[in-house]
Amino acid sequence: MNFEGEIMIGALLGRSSHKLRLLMDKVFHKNNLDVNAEQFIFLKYLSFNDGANQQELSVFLERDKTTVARLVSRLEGKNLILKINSKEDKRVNNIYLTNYGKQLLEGATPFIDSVNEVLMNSITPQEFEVLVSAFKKISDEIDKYEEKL
Amino acid sequence: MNFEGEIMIGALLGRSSHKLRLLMDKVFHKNNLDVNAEQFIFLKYLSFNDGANQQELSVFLERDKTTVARLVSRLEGKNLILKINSKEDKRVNNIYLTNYGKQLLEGATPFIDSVNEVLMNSITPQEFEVLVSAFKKISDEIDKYEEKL
DNA sequence: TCTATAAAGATGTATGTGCAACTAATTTTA
DNA sequence: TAAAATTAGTTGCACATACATCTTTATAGA
Repeated sequence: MNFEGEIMIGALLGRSSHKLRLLMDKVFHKNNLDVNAEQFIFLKYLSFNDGANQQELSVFLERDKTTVARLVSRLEGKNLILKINSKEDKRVNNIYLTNYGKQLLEGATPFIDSVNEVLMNSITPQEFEVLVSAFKKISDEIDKYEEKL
Repeated sequence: MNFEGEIMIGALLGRSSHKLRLLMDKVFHKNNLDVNAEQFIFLKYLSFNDGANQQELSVFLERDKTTVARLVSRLEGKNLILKINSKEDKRVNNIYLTNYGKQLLEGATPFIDSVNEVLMNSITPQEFEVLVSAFKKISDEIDKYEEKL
């Protein structure tokens, strides 16, 4: 957003992020993959951390635990994951990929890798370095601001 | 997201963007401003383009026209805007800020300016330049990718 | 050990979001 | 000018999202 010459950094961030999410959703849809961006990232994380609980997923995905709980319900309903109540701590649910989930992930991953590769190739390594460090600074600044509230 | 050393640019974008939106929402909430980030940006745009129609808002906000239609309904319900069917083209609704809407915007703007200022001060002007140009490249690349689908 | 606190999830409610399909109105074109 | 195509907006539907609040279970402290 640019009002009276002033550029709002949040608008820049929001737009690119939103556009990319839509692109991912479209890529999945066009290739008949019954999954969306959020679900893909969720499953992808699980593939590296099978058995993670909802709390861990909430922290990783940076989403409220209620959002995760509902995502779990939907993915469970699609038979992509299994939710198993822990024997050690009955409060905890451990989440596991089903074979079907693994299969879907395998099919979907190349498309997302392709998108990521194209984006990475659109900027220079130097620009990427700046992006990463700037994102970190901005993120830290948001955390600090939040603490002061 | 960082899986096996590979950094996904989309995850970087998504996280910062999401965090910032949450921060804005919290800032509004803590200051008893009955508005959220989306609504604020909508109203802010209107303040510079009073009488804009939903199509224009949809393009500017980069949101589906259904999203805009529902946002209009909610803001109208809160008496922040007026929706007036155009006499020239009966398909069109022109959207106007009410006095109450202007008032709310005036109260909320300083808080968002403050957030924006803090973020801008957290990175150097050079970094900001790189951010802007990299966002542009990424955004263009997404458009190109979408065309190929 | 009992109680107070904390932690993990689930539920109610409200908003944001997009796609598909629809209606109504306008414009283009044959 | 009448039919076809386009445009603006709405509605049905599904999913994403968070906050407040609640229940259940576990842990810490008196």
